[in-house]
Amino acid sequence: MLDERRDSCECSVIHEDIVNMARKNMPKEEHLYDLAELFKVFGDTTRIKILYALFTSEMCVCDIASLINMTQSAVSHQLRVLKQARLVKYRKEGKVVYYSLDDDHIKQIFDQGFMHITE
Amino acid sequence: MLDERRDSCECSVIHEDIVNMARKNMPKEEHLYDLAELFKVFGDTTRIKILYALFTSEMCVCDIASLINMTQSAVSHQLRVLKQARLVKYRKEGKVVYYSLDDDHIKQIFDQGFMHITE
DNA sequence: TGAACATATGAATATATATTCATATGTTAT
DNA sequence: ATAACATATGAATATATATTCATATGTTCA
Repeated sequence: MLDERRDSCECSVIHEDIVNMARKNMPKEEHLYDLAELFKVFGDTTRIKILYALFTSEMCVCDIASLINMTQSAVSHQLRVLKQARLVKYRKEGKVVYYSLDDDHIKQIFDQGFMHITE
Repeated sequence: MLDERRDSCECSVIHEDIVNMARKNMPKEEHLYDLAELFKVFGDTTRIKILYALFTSEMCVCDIASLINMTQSAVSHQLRVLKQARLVKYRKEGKVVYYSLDDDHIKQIFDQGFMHITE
């Protein structure tokens, strides 16, 4: 009997045809990584709250901080993460910085997520 | 001039009307927490790969481990996380355990995520 | 010019979690 | 009964990251 053991898997392939098909359907490693990074950004209550706030309207850092009851610093740090993920954009008006959503898919992703947790 | 400073926010509310409106639209704390927990589960490459594998077909632990080139133990640990999040279910057939998807929204969430990262 | 203010940011700390390793559990076949 | 095997799991380690604290940057207004 063939020994299909691999380096990092101490058990053998049982259904080779299915594994091969799944391998074909698997997106590129790079895309999978980017997708995980995106969801990682959504995987934090503070950032979720910030994004929900921005569903209502563009908002400055102070207002967001007051709304979700977090320090200005914590909010600013998280806005940076959201900015890097291209989920929010900003505009400056004097010393006030207004943040707003930079993606149309967020709401739909959240809605789908809600369908899972409330079903 | 009013001092609107709060415990955990060292700056004042600038646009009270918008903050109030955003507060009304904000989902329950509990839901926001659950939503973040759900996305946290998606925020890991190994789990993303497992879920993509299961888009093709139900699959046993060994096959998944071989496919994504991870140890049986690591896969089993992550399957537990996915199970706890009610994203996968399983059936036993002798000593082999077959895992499959337990949610219809996952694919749509992933597709929306792809639209963000590839746009 | 300088005080007040909105925001950003680096460093440190605390906490969560992914993987590994060793081993346990439970099933099949001889 | 026992060997072989598929899977599960507890503990330990390593790593990522959220928040805090102190402070820097840049703007407005008196």
